[in-house]
Amino acid sequence: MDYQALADLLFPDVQTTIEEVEARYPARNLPEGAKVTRFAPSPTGFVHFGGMYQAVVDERLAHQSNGVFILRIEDTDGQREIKGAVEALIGTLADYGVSYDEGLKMNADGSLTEVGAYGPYKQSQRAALYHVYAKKLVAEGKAYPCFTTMEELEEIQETDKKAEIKNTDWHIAAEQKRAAMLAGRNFTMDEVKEHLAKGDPFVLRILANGDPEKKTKFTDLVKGNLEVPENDEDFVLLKSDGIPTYHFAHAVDDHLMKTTHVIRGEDWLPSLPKHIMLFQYLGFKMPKYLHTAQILKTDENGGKKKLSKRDMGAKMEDYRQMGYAREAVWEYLLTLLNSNFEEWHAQNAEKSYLDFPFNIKKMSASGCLFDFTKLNDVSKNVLSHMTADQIYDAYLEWAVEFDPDFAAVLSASPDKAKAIFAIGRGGKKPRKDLCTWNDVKPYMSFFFAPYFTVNQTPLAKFDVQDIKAAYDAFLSSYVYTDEMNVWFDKIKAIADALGYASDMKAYKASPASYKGSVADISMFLRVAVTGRENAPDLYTVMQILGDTETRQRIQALSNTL
RNA sequence: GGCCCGUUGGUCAAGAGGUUAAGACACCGCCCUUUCACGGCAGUAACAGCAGUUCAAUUCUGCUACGGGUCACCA
Repeated sequence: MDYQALADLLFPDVQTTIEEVEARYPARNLPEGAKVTRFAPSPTGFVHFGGMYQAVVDERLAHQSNGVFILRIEDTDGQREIKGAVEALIGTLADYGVSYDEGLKMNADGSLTEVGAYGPYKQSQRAALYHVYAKKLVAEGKAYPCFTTMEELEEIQETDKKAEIKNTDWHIAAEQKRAAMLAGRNFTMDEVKEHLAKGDPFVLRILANGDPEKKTKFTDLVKGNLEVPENDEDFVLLKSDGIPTYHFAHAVDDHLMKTTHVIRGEDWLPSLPKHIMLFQYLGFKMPKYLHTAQILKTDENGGKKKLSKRDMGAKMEDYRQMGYAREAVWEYLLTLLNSNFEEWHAQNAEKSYLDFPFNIKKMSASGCLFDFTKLNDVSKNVLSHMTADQIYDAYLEWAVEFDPDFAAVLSASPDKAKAIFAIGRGGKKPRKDLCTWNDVKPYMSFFFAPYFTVNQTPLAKFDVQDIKAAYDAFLSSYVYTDEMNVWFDKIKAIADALGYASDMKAYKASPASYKGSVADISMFLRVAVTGRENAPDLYTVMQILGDTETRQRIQALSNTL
């Protein structure tokens, strides 16, 4: 077989030489140790939590080393592509502050521009590049056309599936499939010409010469030392439409873009033998690999399952739906990413995550369970450390979409809303009432007339006369401008007058000697003013509510008793 | 079924050939407290199993078990 002739036959249009292509993508001029990484999602419409995990690793590794972070769009599967997906993807990255240096960027008007000298950054636009290398492989006898159709393969695959289900004869079906795939290996030039003349579509397959019994050592930066078998599968390089498969695109793109570190999910590990072979065949230097562990969830049966896109929390946009602040998701992500982040953050509360010394060695090799309980804890901490202004802005941004009515109420009185958000905030030990934005309304809606209702249940076990008396006494002694301790002393006085203990220690020592305690009197007031038994500091609540409103609420409840 | 990866408390995890095997979340109890939310203190709880190497192994090696992944003209 004259391979050069075959190559010319298959790729008559390819005139560009390898040298010309290589010249167009020169080595990058980067400082010693700089890493070049890339996030290469396929535009299926959303960013997966696991994808974001990888993107953050990409970003940190590149920018921490003064390297380059590339966004490459893997749109080689036209069938799965979704309109607007690229824009959505870029938007999500921007939302979470993951910045990249090369690739498609969005302009203010929503249009896309390519940035960088190593493009195009969309694989669908790189067809000509792939074909140059494909032709080279054919010319060297390392790849060949295969005219076996998808239908023929699928037929065998059916048998294959049945064998899988019955768990028998697996290898027989597999052998058949292999034979069908390999048929093209033995074609003569005339047979190829014949097919071509008929216009038969073909795929380009690699000619694998590996022996899977032979293992080679391979070092993954996350997984450590691995043993990988040699590849003996004639996998597809170019599909019948001339578009490359992931494998081929990976080799060509990462070579030309000078990627130094490939970060991808561990589900790629089984195809590593293919990639090793490809890089060898093409004479490319292999990048370093980081195969990241999978994020799992607990399934109905208590087992572990891959977090799939149907699961809540799988898509980054889910978090917005659920009302989590971006910063919270961020931080949770970082805790999963590097086991020592939490500790570092606790000690460097004021610093940006950008200052965190991200370390590959601290990445876990084993998959972890997605833990909403932990996310919630992280989220509470994050929100508790934000200022009232920050909370106000972030909440409104969310609420405008998810609770426009309440958003309108808050934005009508920003000062009041901020004062409420400021309760118990700012100190060393801030309140942690808020976990998601959904908690905001139940937490503070009672401040606003349309949402204020009274639950009288807690009052039921007390003497109505005492309650009314407490209200009367409070109303006649309350002075809005009183300091907090003066205010509380007055409440204590009311307690004493009604036979309720003003001193909690005394009350606890002999509860039977009193009708109740100052805690109960406070509760009466709290129910009247907030409508419920539990609320933030009552004094502050009254201060924010104002003299008139406070009195009205107490009087109103008193009247109904 | 073949191949690959993984396995330290319920969860996330640190750790090193010799440790009382960290810490965080969750849980439990106590303290603080006018409620709530914080905060403080203590507690329950782990090296999957079996061999081998070694004076010594949870740490190194092998096997087994279990879990996960993968086996497309999808990425």
